[in-house]
Amino acid sequence: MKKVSVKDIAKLSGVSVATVSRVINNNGRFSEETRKKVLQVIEETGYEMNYSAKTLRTNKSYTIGILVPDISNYFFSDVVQKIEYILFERGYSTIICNTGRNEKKELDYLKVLQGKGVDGLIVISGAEEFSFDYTEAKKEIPYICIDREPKDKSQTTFISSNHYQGAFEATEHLIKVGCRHPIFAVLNRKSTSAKERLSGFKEALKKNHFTFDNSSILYLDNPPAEMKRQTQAFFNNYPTTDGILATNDAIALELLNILHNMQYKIPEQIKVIGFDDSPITNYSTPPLSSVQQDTAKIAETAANHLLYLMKHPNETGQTLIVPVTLKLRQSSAL
Amino acid sequence: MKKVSVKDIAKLSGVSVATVSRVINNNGRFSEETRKKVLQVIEETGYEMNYSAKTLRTNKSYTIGILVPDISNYFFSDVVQKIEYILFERGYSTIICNTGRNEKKELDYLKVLQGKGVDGLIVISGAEEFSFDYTEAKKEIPYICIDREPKDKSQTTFISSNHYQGAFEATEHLIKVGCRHPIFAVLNRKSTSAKERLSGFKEALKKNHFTFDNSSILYLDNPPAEMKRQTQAFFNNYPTTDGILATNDAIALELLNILHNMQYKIPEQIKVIGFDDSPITNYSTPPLSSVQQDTAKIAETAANHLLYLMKHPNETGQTLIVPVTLKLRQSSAL
DNA sequence: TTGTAAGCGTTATCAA
DNA sequence: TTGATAACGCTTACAA
Repeated sequence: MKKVSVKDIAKLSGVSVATVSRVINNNGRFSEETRKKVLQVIEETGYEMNYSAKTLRTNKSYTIGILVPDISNYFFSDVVQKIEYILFERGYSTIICNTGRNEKKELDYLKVLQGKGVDGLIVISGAEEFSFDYTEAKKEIPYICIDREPKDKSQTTFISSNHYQGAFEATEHLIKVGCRHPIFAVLNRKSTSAKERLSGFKEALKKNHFTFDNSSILYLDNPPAEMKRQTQAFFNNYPTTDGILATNDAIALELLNILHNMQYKIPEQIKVIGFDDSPITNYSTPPLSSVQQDTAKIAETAANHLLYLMKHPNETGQTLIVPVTLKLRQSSAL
Repeated sequence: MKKVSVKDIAKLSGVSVATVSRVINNNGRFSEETRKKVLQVIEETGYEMNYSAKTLRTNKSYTIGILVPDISNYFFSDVVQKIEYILFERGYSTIICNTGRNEKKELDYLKVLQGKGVDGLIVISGAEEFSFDYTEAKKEIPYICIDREPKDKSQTTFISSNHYQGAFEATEHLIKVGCRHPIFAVLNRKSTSAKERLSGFKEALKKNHFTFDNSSILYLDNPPAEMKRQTQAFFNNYPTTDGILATNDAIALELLNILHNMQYKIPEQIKVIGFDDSPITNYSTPPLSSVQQDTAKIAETAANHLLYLMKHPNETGQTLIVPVTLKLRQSSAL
């Protein structure tokens, strides 16, 4: 089955290719009659636009690239899915690139995306070690960063949840329900957002006249067995620990399991709060309190702002902070 | 910053565009000397291939489309991620399309992907109501189906977990650990795979001389509140139910919660097994037994087979079944 | 209101 | 071993 092109449409409807193009793009002027005729032929033949040709000619691909560390992570997949949805409604397709937190792969993707002529880029998170420096990769594709502080903020728009606020509120909550030695549990591989969360935690401690020192932060590493070892060692050293703010739900759940095995009662002896409010929080025992990020708002902001940036390339440099909500469940109850 | 093209490379290295193209694609013949020179210039200028032009010319896009119902579902995201990884290694980028189980959106995506000239298509699952009939959408893009039985198997390759085997084994396990009235819990919106699972369940019942009737199957609907109502009604009617095979982990977990609220003890009074073996199974109380699908194998098979199909368009019609593994945890313990 | 034709960056054919 | 050039399907001045 041969592909049908504008040329065929032109021939079949007895007009020129230029007219066909105008009709398709609702450009220039043409009579109602020809419009009808052309559209009818298009319908009949099942014509499909060849986007490569269009892109080549117009330098617009109607394609957006998304760089994301790990799509099986709930927060990421949720945001990506929502962005994709919005962009599709606006006529853009999305190439989702799973970088697996691998810098080389990220750079490779960047090259490909560039070659495909993406109109814009959304970069989500990533480890702090290689903060995104897209300018080095030259070419001027507008891009926005979610949750990853770019090296040069002036070249982009930075969108982030208010991690600071979330951690601050969560910590104050722990204190309010009676924790005397709340700690912050975080992966050694720290992201921009984890740093913000840590500083919210610290600030809440300070405001409530608690001291922050080695006994206030538990560093963890994957795999779970290693986490277990680290957690046990920590509780050996600091047995008065009675509250944990974890840097994400996955860690919080792992800790729930570990602590349960160590015979601690949650929330009676130790209260736990996670981050992200993933669906699993409802199914753990006890159900996990968590700081909910407003993924819908983040996605919407990101998509709209990128589209805007594509029209106004110079209006970069903004930072947009999206509020979070503390979802209380049993794991931090009195 | 102007984009550099083959023409520029040609000029700078003192050869023709044809030669540059040959070097880039390692095509035709050229002297070692020119090769070096050209590659050097490419390196220096940071030249990036314009894929739109290449695609337009060659009719190959090095892009694969993936149609997936819901990327925030663990099984789907896991498979997609793995496919994407393999394809990228082979030089293909992937456009992931979230259809949200919406037929119209799926058709729209199909059009766009066609327009972008994707070289192949991977279609994952979907509700049974609109079994994929890509042939109707004409054009002959090779495609393979995962977990979704296509209308016309002869046009594609069908890859699926052995849902039948998984359900069969899980059911036999329930019986072995003492269940006298095991049931199958399933969403009303049934997929191809759910049907297979149901038939494995039935067969295991039969083999063990249990009868299958209305009391053997619990139909559920979202949202959770509705599920709760349905479950309570079911247990009212059939109070001797003592084992559940759920059609996926999400439902199993919801049931765990509902049954817990109804004061049932799991696994003492009722044993539960899920499907997919998502990470959450470790964090529920009790930890959830589940049938694990071999996502790595599925992804690998799908990617390799699609690439193969792209070279040998006529060798369709195969069905590839991937074995599953029953992961036992406490929710179905004696 | 419509048509002609140039040109986007590649690859491929043919000739040199 | 190389170079000139047509062609891929589309948009867009410019002409008519």
